[in-house]
Amino acid sequence: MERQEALVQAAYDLLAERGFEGLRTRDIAARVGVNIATLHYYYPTKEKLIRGVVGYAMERFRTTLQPAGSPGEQVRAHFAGIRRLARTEPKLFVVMGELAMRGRRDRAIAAIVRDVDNTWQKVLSALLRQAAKEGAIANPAKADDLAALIVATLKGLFMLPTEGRDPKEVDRQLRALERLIA
Amino acid sequence: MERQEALVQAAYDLLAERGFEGLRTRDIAARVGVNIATLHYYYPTKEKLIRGVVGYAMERFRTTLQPAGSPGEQVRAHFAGIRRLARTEPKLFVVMGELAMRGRRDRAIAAIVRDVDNTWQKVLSALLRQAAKEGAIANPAKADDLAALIVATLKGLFMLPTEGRDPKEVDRQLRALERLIA
DNA sequence: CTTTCCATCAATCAGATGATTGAATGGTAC
DNA sequence: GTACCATTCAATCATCTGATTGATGGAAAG
Repeated sequence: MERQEALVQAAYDLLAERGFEGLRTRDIAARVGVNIATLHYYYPTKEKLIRGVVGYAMERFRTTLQPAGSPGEQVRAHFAGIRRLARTEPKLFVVMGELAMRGRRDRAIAAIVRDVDNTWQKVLSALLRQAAKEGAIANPAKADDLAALIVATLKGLFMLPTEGRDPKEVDRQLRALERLIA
Repeated sequence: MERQEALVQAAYDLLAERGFEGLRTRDIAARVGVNIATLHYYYPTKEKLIRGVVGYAMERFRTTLQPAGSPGEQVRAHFAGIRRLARTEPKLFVVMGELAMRGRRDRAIAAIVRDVDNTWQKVLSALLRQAAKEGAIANPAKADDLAALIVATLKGLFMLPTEGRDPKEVDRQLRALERLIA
């Protein structure tokens, strides 16, 4: 793997493990097996490297938003997709949580997070409208608000820590959500 | 105000402003107008001071969970209470978000956060059952799961950043939530 | 008045941390 | 072979950061 990618990947992993609070350039370089000066050769500042991580994480998440499956099942498929992603790439949600929190104090990151949020919400809103048209769910008076609500719920379920909890609980809660919508 | 309280209060404020990432003992002492050694006189370590902040924040939140209002309106009143709290004490939700994230790497904090979560969830679950009994809402098949879902939603709405967003959006989403439940 | 204890401060320490410097290494063009 | 460029490293810097030390002033106790 290219140095540049390897550094972003290592920073991504360490961010998931220790949060921004415990993210150290030395540790990132060490994980790649490289001198700190080499890290600074590719990324002049820690800040620039973090931007790289943001891009990597957001791109990764955005590509999973694309709807798939038979039309009437797409809402359900969307939930299933998120649940699967949480299982196969738990780091991604940890990093997204960290980025969301950091967005409070970093305008640039806030803008990126907001953008991904909006995309997510719009995708979901379109899915809801389509599902309603096909009678799969009740016609939501305000699909946009409902979609935003669902996004907030999924963020609460996956981006905030649930360690020490039975994973089946999350499953049950997701089913409760699907029941509410239908 | 007593030194000890003043230190916890300052740490709480600074935690809300800068997050764990930017929390410095020097700044805390300076905000109280006191020498660092004085801070360490009352709290031997930064960790101990943080425990103080955790207790302060959680107590503050727990006291707002107590149900109030006429029986059939309590669920709605609960939402209104949370919304009001978010308006009058935005710091509290920022701090709770920080604590939730830190809980991922700090077992002691994780246990406390989980405990408050469970309390919240149980209060809400009882309210839902009671509201159903009075016919105010449809009988929820699984009140516990529904309550946990609602808690996750409220956390997603209030503990994760929404800066740069129209506050009316949150209002609309809360109404959408009430509509779903009823 | 002297002793004792509490609270506070200035000064300082040791280790961590982001960043820089100058030299070595190896490959490519001429 | 020599000049040039990209890449990497060991060593070092300046600053930050949590924590400690020894001294000082004042109130309470005897």
